[in-house]
Amino acid sequence: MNIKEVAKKAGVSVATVSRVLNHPESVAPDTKQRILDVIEESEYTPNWFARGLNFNKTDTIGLLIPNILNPSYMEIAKGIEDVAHQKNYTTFLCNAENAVEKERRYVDSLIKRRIDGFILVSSLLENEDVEGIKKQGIPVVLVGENKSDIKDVPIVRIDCEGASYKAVRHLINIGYKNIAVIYGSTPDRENRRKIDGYRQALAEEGITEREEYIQEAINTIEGGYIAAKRLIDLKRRPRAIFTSSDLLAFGAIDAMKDHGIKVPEEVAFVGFDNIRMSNLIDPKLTTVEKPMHKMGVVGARLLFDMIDAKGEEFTNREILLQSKLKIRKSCGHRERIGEIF
Amino acid sequence: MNIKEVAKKAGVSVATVSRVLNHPESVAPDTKQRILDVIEESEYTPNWFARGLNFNKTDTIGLLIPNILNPSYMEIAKGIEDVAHQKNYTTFLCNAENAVEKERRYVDSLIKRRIDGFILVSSLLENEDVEGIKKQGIPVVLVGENKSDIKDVPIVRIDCEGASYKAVRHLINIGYKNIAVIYGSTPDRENRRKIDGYRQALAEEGITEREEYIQEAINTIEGGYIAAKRLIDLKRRPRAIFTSSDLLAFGAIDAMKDHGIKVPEEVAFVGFDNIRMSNLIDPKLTTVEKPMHKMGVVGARLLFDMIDAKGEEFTNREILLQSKLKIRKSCGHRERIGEIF
DNA sequence: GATTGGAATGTAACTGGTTACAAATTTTTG
DNA sequence: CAAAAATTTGTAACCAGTTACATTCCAATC
Repeated sequence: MNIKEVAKKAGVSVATVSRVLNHPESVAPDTKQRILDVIEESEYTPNWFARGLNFNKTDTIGLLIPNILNPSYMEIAKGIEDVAHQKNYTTFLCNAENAVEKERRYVDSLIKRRIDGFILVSSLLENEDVEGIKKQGIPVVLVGENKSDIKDVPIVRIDCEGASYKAVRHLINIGYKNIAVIYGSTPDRENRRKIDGYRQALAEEGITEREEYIQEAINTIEGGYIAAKRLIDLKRRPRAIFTSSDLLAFGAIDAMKDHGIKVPEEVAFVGFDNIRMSNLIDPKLTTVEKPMHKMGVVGARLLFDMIDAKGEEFTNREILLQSKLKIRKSCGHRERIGEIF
Repeated sequence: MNIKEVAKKAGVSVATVSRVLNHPESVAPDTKQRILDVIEESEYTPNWFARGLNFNKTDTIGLLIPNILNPSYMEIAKGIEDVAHQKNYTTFLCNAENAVEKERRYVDSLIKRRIDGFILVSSLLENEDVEGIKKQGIPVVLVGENKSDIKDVPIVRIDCEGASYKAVRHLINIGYKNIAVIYGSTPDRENRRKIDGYRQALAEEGITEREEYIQEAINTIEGGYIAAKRLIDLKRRPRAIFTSSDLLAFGAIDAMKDHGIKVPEEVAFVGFDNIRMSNLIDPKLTTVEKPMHKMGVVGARLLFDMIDAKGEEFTNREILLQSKLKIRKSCGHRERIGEIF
């Protein structure tokens, strides 16, 4: 069933049918009704390709996510989708599986499909990859920290440095001094910022940092477990551990339990992410609550501004979102400042 | 940059350029090379719409998921995507948010976009909705239990009844008798099957079931917490609880802890799903491990068989996948049969 | 009654490709 | 060397819409 058949059935030309669909005000009321009846009856849907060929627009945006099994990322996705849905756009959600090659493959595939805009979440892409997208005239927004330095593209991200500073500062405030950090190895920038925040908090108190207290780990539960074991084996064991993710904290806490070390009595913990489970493990985890959904919403709004405004300039925008420290049991309650652990 | 410009630059007709892209063997080697060079240099990508207009094929499948924040569903999605990727297809992942209207909206949107096939995961759609998809000539596969009885559509699902039977059977085997069940309220069929499995196991041992031991709950951690409180308040408190999801178990275990009831010493638990966290909470949760990824893979393979075979008949196929019981600490170790709790 | 203007509709060019068929060129064969 | 066959390339119709421009029709104005 195509427009010609509809036109024939209604006894009009294809132009009139097309007009009913695109500029209904320019068609006489009775003609319009007759055509709408035929359309209804014959269940006609305009061919997507023919339409696209004329408008060169898909009402679709592409969304690259590092890992769809990670609910934190999916919260961003949901924020983006909420906005897209409102705007009557559809979202192409792609699972990059933390692999640049997969990201590149998806980017090519999405450009081919003529999507109207790109949102890259915590991307591993290089500057030149993103250049390639922009050269096609497709607006791009970065959400979350990305691996490389990407020029002239707006970005929405969390103030990780500030959040880490606040987290470690909290540990210091309640009396801890020997504070270690376990940080995930990708993407680098984000973790560097977290370490910076950690260092800044220590430095501010004149606490000299110890290299063996700064442990890199694969960002998984297992990674946290392994890194924690290294900390356990130290002569001078830390009394508090800040981890760059909740997953790492879970693994690390698990390691403590396996070695008979009590949390938070012997080692305090502060995580990062506030994933659902952090409120359910024993002890409940003090952690940084990130505004993931909001990040998606803000990123999507920015993208649609770019799509609507066409040629206009948003390139150097950088939006920093603040996060809150969610205080629970894992960091103990030792409020007496001055007592040194 | 379109095919005409490429043709002009290479000094050939558009037909030859098109052939280089679609039937390269039919073009003379040196002409082909010249054209490929021009394509490379000018970064030409064939227009997706024009191409689609001819082939009427998008190499895209649509995937409806009830909730993208639930990693179990995302494992199915990943299984599907793995297969699709291999086949050089792209996947449209849609988040239905457990709402029929949203599902319907996505179905319309995807049909409009001329996707080549549909996979509905735990769908809420009615039979007539699916009829509508089939009438458009688009192959459909159901993955996981769906709400209504949908006729003449192949389905891949887990043998929930068998799995629940095995789970409760295990509790009975290690000596429990007062066994309650907390089940989530959607989608109904799946939970009915789980209850059936539970009942079957009890009946087989001649244990009379008590209505107050069968608790419905919203399938969330909070829902489990609330349902567990109802069980705690009973005169005759159950000694073991089987939950239709791990989330429910987490909430229920949390409730126990809050009321000073020890798990598994006073109440044993068996969950369902084996989500990542079930191995990390205290005590580690005994649970049913579902082959989610496999379900996706099998469903996708089935869909591609249908796409490739076109008119052929797969309609009445029903594939049942078996799951395993993952035994951990939450159900205790009381092996002496005969000791009645 | 002729002229003008506006609304409704139709004709045909255009979007950017694919491909059947025709034509030109090259290679093989008698 | 011509004829036949095979290879390579071009012409133009086609996919299913949109829309600029042309045309028709009818009422309002002079």
